[in-house]
Order: sequence, then structure tokens, then C-alpha cells
Amino acid sequence: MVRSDARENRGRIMDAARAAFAETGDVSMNQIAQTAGVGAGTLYRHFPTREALVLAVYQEEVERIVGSVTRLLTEMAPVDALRFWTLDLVEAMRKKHGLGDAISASALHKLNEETYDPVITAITQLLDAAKADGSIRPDADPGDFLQFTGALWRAQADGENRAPRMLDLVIDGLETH
Amino acid sequence: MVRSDARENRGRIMDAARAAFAETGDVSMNQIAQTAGVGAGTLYRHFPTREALVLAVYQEEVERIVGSVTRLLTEMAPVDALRFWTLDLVEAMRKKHGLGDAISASALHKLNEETYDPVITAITQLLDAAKADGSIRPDADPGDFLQFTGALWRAQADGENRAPRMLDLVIDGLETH
DNA sequence: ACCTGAACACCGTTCAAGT
DNA sequence: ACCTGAACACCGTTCAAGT
Repeated sequence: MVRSDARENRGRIMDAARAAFAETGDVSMNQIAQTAGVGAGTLYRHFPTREALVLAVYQEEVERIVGSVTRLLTEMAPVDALRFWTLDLVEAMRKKHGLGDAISASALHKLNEETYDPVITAITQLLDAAKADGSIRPDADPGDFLQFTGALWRAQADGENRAPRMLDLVIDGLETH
Repeated sequence: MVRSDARENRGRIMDAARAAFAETGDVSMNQIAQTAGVGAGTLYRHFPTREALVLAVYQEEVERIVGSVTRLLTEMAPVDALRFWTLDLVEAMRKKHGLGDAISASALHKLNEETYDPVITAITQLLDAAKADGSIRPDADPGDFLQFTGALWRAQADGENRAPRMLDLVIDGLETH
């Protein structure tokens, strides 16, 4: 039986952590607890370790992204859904790599492992819709696509963001036109 | 002008760090300083940061391995040199991944980046010798070879080490026989 | 059943004092 | 020119006391 204040605190901690990890990730546990407005012990009651907190935040993010596929496909044409969805994913990848110094190498590895399968499933779903639709070549491979987009998160240097343009290039190559 | 005690201390620090990082890597800077028999300040005079020390140790290791190629090629047949050398490299990879939790994700990334070129050069040198010798197929690719061996460092579970056997398999596939 | 926050052991790093 | 090691600010994590 979870008390309501416990669930509320968990939410506040997740919010604070999400905001904290958004760009750099070099934020201490005590800082996150303070921002969330809870004691350090509460933070550790919910997430027994720093790594657990980081993992929880990014698993939630991946779930959100992966879960949005079905809705996107009802709202727009498959190719547009693919484009929109991928930019969302690329942004999440950028955040993940922004963790950089603050996350241990093995924690990052675990993150990648637990993230791979659901992401591939989502890409497959999007590509299949676009193939059924006839807008994308039937031989387009989800793994290849992920590999390509994996390079896009770097493409956000000074000033403007080249990721959308590069993504257009990739998608254009996959289209039957 | 480097004082002789400074050079001696540097060597002692490197020795201590090499031993410390050999398996796990969760050793504090103060511990390393103590093992090396120097004050903490001396450690930081030589390596301004933890990351700098880790990098130095593994760059030295890579240099040693890469530098051994020429000598190996004069001492044994090219294919044997390739086999011997690769096992040495695999062992170094295992150590690197053993750092696991103790090294930051970005430091590990930097390590991989600074290590890639010299390693590929060494592999090329070995493969070229074995190709000239006629023992290995002329179309063998250094990048592919590195990719293959990159999987071998995991193959050292409980008891015995399967890496040599797996490597034999790879090399056998490359031989002209 | 859950929360608070002072406290703990330890970390990477610095710097005054020495030779 | 270099070394020592006590000290600093801070870290992740724990736990007695509260409600």
C-alpha cells in the first residue's frame, strides 16, 4: 500500500532529476533532493542509488517516446510521424550523452542495453506503416535507420540545429518517390 | 629541467596506478599516492586530474603493445606474431572495461578515440606482413579484424579463457591454407 | 509507513610549509 | 624545483528521531 505522499514525493523527485539531468548531469543527489523539496533520506528510499535514479529518468523518457508512436500514426502521415518521432529520439540521445562525466561508463552501457529493444520495435512500427503506405522502400532496415540517426545527436553545434536537415536527407533516401 | 627525484616519483606513481587499475579501478587518488610512497600533492603535480592519470596509464599500455609489433615480426612467423599480439591487445581491452564504474563515460570515450588510430596501424602492419608472406588472404581488412577481436575480451568467464580458441577460429578464416 | 536532516566516511583536489 | 601531508569543500549514503 503506497501512501499518497510517497507517490507525490516520487513524482517531485523525478521532475527535479529530469530537469537536472537535462543538460549536464553534474548535479549531486543532495541538490536534487533539495530542489524536489524532500529530505535526502526520502530520495534514497525511492532510488537506492544514484545510478538507479539516472536509469529511472531515462527509462521513463524512452517509454514516453516509444509510447507516442501509435498516437503519432493516427495524427499524421507515416513519413511525417517517422520524421517527428525521430527528432524526439535524437533529442533524448543528446541528453543522454550530455550526462558525460557524471555517469559511469558501465551505467551508460546498461542504459544503452535496456533501451535498444523497445526503440528498435518503435522504429519497426513506424517503418512498417510507411511501407504499407507505399511511401517508403520495402527493404528499409530498422537497425540501419537507428545507426544513421545515432549520428544526428552531434549535429547541434553553435547556433542552429542541423539534425532536421540531415534527417530529411536520410528519409529522402528511403522514400520511393 | 626535470629533477631526478621527480622522474623517479612519476615512475612510481605509474607503477602503482597500473597495478591499481589492473582489475577494478575503484581506487582513490590518495590510495594510489600512498602505495606509490608519495604525497597527494606530488601525484597531482604529475597528473592534474584523475582522468589524466587513467589516460596516461592506458596510453602507455597501448604504446607498449603497438610498439612491440616490429620486434614480434623479427622473432616469429607473421601469423604467429598476429596471434600473439592480438591476445596481448585483448588483455588490455579487458582491463579497460574492468574500469567500469570507476571511469566516467566521457573519459572512456576519449580513451577509445585516442587509441583507435595507432591500433589500426599496428594491425595493418601485421596483416600486411602475413599477406606478403602469402599465409593470409590479401583482402583481409584491419577494421574488420579489430571489430572481431573487440568481442574477445568478454570470453574470459569462470575458469578458463576461451579467447585464444576463438582467435584461432578468426585467424583460420583469414588464412589461405 | 514514510519523512527529515544531521552526521558519516570518504572523495578529488589544494596549498602552506618545508628541503 | 619539487615534495609533504594536513586541510577543504563536497560527495553519496545512512540512520536516529519524528509524525
